Amino acid sequence: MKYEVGRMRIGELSERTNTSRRLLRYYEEQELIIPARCANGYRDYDERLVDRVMQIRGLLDAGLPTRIIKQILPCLDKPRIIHFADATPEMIATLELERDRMTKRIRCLTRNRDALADYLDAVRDDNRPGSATGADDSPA
DNA sequence: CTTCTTACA
DNA sequence: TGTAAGAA
Repeated sequence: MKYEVGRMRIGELSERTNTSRRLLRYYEEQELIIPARCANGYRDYDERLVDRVMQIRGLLDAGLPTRIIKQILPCLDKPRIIHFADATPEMIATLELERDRMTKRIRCLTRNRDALADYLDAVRDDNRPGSATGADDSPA
């Protein structure tokens, strides 16, 4: 069967989003994405899902659970105007919690990054040519 | 060769 | 998340 422009099978979406097919099917199972189906049963993805998947990965990487992402995903593509209308107090509360968790992760990451940076600096000084260790990888 | 589902590590 | 297996 033919594929019209802007539509693709799981293989292409996988390549274009650097996401395994397994994960794409998993996201679907979690209702994060809802691809159409072709007559042969193959998933038929819309071009726009490329960005969608990137968004999902970003949120997931930020530490948000899929269940929360499912709730706020529809807000990501709809016009902002309606956002204030369907913003339930519960959702706002959970999002604030997620925001705080993100802040905490950031602090943690910052610490570890700085620790690595310091270590790297120390290694450079200790491994600098002329330190008579004779263990550098300088090009011959 | 590609995708699909289900199930297990 | 990855991978295996069997069917389409």
